[in-house]
Amino acid sequence: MKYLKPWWSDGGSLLHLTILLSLAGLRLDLDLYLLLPPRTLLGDELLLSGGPTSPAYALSPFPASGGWRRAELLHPKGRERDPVAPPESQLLREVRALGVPFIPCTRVDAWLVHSVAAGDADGAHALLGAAAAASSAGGVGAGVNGVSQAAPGSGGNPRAAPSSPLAAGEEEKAPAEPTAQVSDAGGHASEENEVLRAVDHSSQHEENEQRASTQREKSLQQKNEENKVADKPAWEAEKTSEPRNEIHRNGTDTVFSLEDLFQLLSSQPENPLEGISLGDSPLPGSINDGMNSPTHYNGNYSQAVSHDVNLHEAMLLCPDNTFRRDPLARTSQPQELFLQLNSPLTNPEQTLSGTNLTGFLPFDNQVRDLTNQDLLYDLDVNIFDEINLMSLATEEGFDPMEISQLFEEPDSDSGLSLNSSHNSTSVTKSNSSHSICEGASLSSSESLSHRDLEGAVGGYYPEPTKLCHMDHRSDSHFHGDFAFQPVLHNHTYHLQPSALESTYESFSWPGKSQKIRRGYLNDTDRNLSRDERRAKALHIPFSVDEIVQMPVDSFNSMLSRYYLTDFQVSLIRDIRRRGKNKVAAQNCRRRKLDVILNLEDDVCNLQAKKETLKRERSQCHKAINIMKQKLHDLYHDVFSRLRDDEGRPVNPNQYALQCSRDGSVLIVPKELVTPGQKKENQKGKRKSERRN
DNA sequence: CATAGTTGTCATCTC
DNA sequence: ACGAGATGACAACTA
Repeated sequence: MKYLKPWWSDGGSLLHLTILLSLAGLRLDLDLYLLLPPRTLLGDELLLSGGPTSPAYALSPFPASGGWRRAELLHPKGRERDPVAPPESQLLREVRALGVPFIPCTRVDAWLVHSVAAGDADGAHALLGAAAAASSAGGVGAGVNGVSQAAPGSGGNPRAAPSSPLAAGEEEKAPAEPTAQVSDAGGHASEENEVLRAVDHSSQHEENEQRASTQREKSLQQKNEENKVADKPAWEAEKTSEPRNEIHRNGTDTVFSLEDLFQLLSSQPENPLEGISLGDSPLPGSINDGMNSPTHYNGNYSQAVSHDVNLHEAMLLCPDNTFRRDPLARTSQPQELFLQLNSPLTNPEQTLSGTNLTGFLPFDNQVRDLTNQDLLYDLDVNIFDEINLMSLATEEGFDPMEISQLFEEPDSDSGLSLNSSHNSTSVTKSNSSHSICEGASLSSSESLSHRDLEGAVGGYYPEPTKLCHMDHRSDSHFHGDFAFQPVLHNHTYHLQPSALESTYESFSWPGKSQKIRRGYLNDTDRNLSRDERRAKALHIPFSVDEIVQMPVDSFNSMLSRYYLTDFQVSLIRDIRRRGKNKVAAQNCRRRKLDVILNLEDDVCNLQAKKETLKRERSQCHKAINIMKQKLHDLYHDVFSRLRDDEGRPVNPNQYALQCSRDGSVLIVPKELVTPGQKKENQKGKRKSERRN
């Protein structure tokens, strides 16, 4: 697993690089935070998110001293956030729910590197280095500047401290905050750590913190000693023989507390970059070691970052751990790579040597919170492309400079539209893409419809990379036209891990059980339909519903209007076809059911009618029988009154009554009555009866 | 575990 | 000829 992505805090001033390492079973989270000038802080709270396996932290400025005084473990599960809601917003809510007093930190100008090793019980947090820089045109606002009680040696104005932050490192390490219980557990903080202790500014608290810090330092040193003798991965063991000038290495076997970091933050002078050096840093021992030695932080963070990225490569691409970086190359490109990673500014001094990072991020107001989990989902695929390029280009002979050049090329043929040269804010180019584009997406949110932003498959926002793909056409286009065009992405998307996963499950397991496939899906994807996952995998910026329900004309125009790969077009058409067919099948079944129901109704109606007819027939039969009986009775009554010439009764068995046409009634022997005559007699009877 | 119902999908047909 | 809809058949899933 690897990712490298900037992360913007709620205030938009916290640039976050998160690099997750997983090498030889050791999982290392390297979180690089860049705290930006005050004006970039839109919010009053500043949070540091932990890595995917590490808890989240909150930074609270110490108003009395003007420095960072607290590193709070917010919640061990702080990263388990609503994947939809802005992660840090939820973090803020958690913080508020916990009642942690957050002090507005609007005067922060510092940057720090926080390396957290986590992932197993032995994981160690490493505080690699930090420095606070002044803001407000190089100065520090009243919120965080001033004498930091944590760094009493820094004097009344830590910003007035030596230009090198290491000068502060020479000073006695500030007493640690006892509330900072974040590091020594390797991210596995105890439950009691979930509840943050409120910021305590009392001197008694300071003393307690100092004592706790001292004890912790001792324990850390002891632990580091143990770690040194412990078995290490081959890559790490090999590095152990190298000069200990690499953040990541330090991060793996060093335990630091965040409060140490904040002590450092509070005590560091203006230019953190100058002071921060990891070269020959005895970080494994304690941050104090590094602080006490001006040379301990002579390295640079960029190196650390690049190193971590390289480690990713080593892990992902060289599982046998045969991948080794050239330490010389590693050390020979100190801050250049940092520039490449952290800013494409053409003027390195503007970003590094200058203490004021204001303007470092022109889109500082265009922020979007991303958690590390988001990184897993939303990681700019360019990162992987870049890293893949790195790996392809380097193999055994990894050259960071070459890689950095890859990052530098905005119009690389690698398909990466890094666009870093067009923007002054980026960490890596891919990161810059994310940063800028995310910011742009937010800044353009008013112009963008929700449909565009949220209607996409899987609730994805338009991929920032896509925006940047568009961006490299022209900045004006990016800043201007973007707001008026719902989607101006380059939809030549690349697959990212989740995408690859989804794609794999979508296209490689056509006959597999969905249960099996879903086993590879996360909770979010699990709720998505297959097409939604597919669309998500290919970063198709249209929702499945849109694709399916869109009118034909709109659909065709959409396909022609946007630059889509054949794969995407094919998928979109398949999605539409399947969606249409699904609806058609549903309608068909509905109609079939309707037909069945109608037929059933007809059957019922016919059966009822049949019963009615049966009853009518029965009634008719009864009436007929009654009539017959009456006729029979009348017949015999008539014969009983008839007499022959001799006055004897007439036998009705021998004679029959016959009506003539003139109405007269004759008594005729039955043998003389022909059938025809009988009928005529019957007719005559009727006529006579009518006459009568 | 068996079974029936539901749903999605594909192939094919019809309009 | 082409596309959209309709429908039978099948498989996967679910209760």
